Amino acid sequence: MSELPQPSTARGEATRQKLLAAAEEEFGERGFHGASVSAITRRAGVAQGTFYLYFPSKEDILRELVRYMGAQLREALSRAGEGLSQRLEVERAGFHAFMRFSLAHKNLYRIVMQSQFVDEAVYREYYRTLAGAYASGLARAQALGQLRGADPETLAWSLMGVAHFLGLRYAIWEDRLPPDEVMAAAFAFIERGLEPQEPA
Amino acid sequence: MSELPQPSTARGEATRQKLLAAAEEEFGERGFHGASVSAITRRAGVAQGTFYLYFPSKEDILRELVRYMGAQLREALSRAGEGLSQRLEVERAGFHAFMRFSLAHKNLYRIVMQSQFVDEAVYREYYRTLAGAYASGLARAQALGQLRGADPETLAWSLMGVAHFLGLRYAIWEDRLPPDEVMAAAFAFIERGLEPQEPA
Amino acid sequence: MSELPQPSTARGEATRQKLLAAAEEEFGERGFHGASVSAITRRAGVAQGTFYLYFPSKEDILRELVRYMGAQLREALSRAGEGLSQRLEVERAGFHAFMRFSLAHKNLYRIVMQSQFVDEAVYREYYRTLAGAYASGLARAQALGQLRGADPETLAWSLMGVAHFLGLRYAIWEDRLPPDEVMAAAFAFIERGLEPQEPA
Amino acid sequence: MSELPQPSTARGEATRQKLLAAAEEEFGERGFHGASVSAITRRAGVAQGTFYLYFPSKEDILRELVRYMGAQLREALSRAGEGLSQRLEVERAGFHAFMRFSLAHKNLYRIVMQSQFVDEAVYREYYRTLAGAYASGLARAQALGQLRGADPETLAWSLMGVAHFLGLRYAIWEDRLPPDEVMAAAFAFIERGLEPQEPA
DNA sequence: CATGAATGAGGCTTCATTCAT
DNA sequence: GATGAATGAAGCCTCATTCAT
Repeated sequence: MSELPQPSTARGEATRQKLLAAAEEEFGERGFHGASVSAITRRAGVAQGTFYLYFPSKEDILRELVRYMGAQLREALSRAGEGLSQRLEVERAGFHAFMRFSLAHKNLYRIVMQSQFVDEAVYREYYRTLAGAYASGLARAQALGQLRGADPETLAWSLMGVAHFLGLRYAIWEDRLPPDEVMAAAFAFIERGLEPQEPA
Repeated sequence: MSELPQPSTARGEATRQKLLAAAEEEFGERGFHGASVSAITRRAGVAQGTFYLYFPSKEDILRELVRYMGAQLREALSRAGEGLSQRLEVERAGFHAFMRFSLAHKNLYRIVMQSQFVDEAVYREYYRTLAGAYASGLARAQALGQLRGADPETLAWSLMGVAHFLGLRYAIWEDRLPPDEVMAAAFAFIERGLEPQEPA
Repeated sequence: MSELPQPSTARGEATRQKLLAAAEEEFGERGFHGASVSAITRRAGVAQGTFYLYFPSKEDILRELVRYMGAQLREALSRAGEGLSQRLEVERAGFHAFMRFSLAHKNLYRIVMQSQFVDEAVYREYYRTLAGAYASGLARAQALGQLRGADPETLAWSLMGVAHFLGLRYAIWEDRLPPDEVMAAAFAFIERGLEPQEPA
Repeated sequence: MSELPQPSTARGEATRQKLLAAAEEEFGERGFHGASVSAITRRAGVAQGTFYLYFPSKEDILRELVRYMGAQLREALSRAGEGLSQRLEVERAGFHAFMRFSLAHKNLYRIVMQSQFVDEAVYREYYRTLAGAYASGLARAQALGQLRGADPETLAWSLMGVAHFLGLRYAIWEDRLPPDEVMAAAFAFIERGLEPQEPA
């Protein structure tokens, strides 16, 4: 959809990846405004001008990173739920996967947060896409009678909120997975909120 | 605790307030980095130098605003729960109050989000303080048997997460209160998650 | 018509003048693109940022200079014709004044030429205004029977062309007034072209 | 005389021509500084590096274009006068030819103007050569008694000025030939200025 | 003959902050 | 208490040119 300059050679593609990796670290450590394009290229080991061979602007590389992270997260979550037939088990697995993901991608997490003030559209897109996928999973489970019949959109946003705040508090701030008791307490809360009136 | 210059006259206090109000709007509309001190002073109707008579730096006025918003929000929430004896009613009232507050203070909401990348300490302090107050309210209710006996800290963060995301989605992005069905669905979820096993 | 930042103090006005003078020299010597804002401010003896207190951009100071030169030239020309009752005498005086002006303002001459590629509108405005004033002078003289009855607009542009090229050739390129023979030859040509069929 | 690399193959010559044509358009549309080498090569449909196979620098291609235009114009003018025995008729034909040429080569016109600020030498050479050819034509006619006996150099520059300004005003700015009345008025002026005292 | 990735200097502009009045 | 001119560092981006393939 976007018209980013596209390298045509393998060497170009490698440079592009180095830039993306360098930007992820710089943005993560110093924030979007604190990171300079020159620091990014220095870290990537290329000249300043090279940056603009691959990205039209500093904002564009951020957007790219946000989209990339969204795709990664959705993939991690869907992988976590593979082969599970009970939705509550999918939820539990998803929560754990989310925490591991947050811990492993603290930089990208911060990048998503930052995008809010750089290009609100990608930020919204990030959450909307996530919520959409989430809600449709919930709706399917409701159809099977595995969950209570509440509005799946609302449930999706609520659950994202819970996961987000717990991830922030532990993975991002304290650099560790939430302790087991926390996960247990949170999940008990969620489970009760989701399960059908008459347990299956 | 604060090292800020304190105006001694009423005129000074008025100028200070004008600056705070102007900063709130500029930060809210353009973001911390997008807002310039000169735009703030222009909006406040004072000269550029005047800014530094009241705030040591641009970051400081942000911190002040974040603290101010935290206090306002906590007050709004505590007022919303006054006179209610059942905790679930307090929760419900708190949720509604939070949504109204978010809608009425969109700028301040954004300012809090921004503070994350300017001075992470105030940002954490904001949520820690809120969570602390929230958790102790929940703990009191648990002691009275009005809620399930789960870790109140974890519940507090989870509930903040739900409220935050719903507020973001509706109040901040769509500039309106969440529709009644959404509030109902969310609250049903919460209520089930919180209520004691054997209803009191 | 334009919204240039306006200094409110005498000190500010002085700085603005220093910048204008420095820009005139830099543009004249190195051309618009060869001149850097930093060279201008260095020459003016102020910091780089000061430039933008007075001019929104490098292009704006060029525009200002072009307009200034237009006004100066028109004034010089009108002064040269003061008190002369015969139009051909006015023409002769104007031609000499133009040459002296070009010689004295070589920088500004080049600036006008440059403006063509920076903001064609000011450039056109410069010549249109000049031509308009010139043509109305010619028309008045025609009404008095002092000149032939040809389209004054066309005559004005033609005469500007003659003056311009002679000014370029001598004043700008050779840094001197055109030799007397040249002025005489040129003026004989013009005179014959302008004078009424039956001499008054 | 020229130090430019000379292509030896037909394919090379074709590439060179594509570059020249592309540069003409880019310089004409965006100006010398606004046009980038990469835009030129893009328009020519070749890789960036290819440019430097044919031209040592961006300035060189401009010079080439200026010289080319000079030759074209002189040729157009001389062709216009072919077979005419009266100099005033040659002049008239030349004026019309000049206007047609300007209209058909607006880009090249602008390129010549630009060269003034890139390499003044070619620019002067352009006009000196033109003026030289022009003056010698006038001198020949004077020897035949077809024109007044004024300094032919001066007449040449004056006439170039008239043509230039009328061309600028109509062909370049308004993208059309000067209206007939304008041509008539201008030519009447010129004719009177040139013709011998006692018509031959 | 041609490619296109890479370079790195350099330019314009913004902006938080200082300071003389 | 207030002003507003001045500062100068720093950032984003462009572009002519080079070079390995």
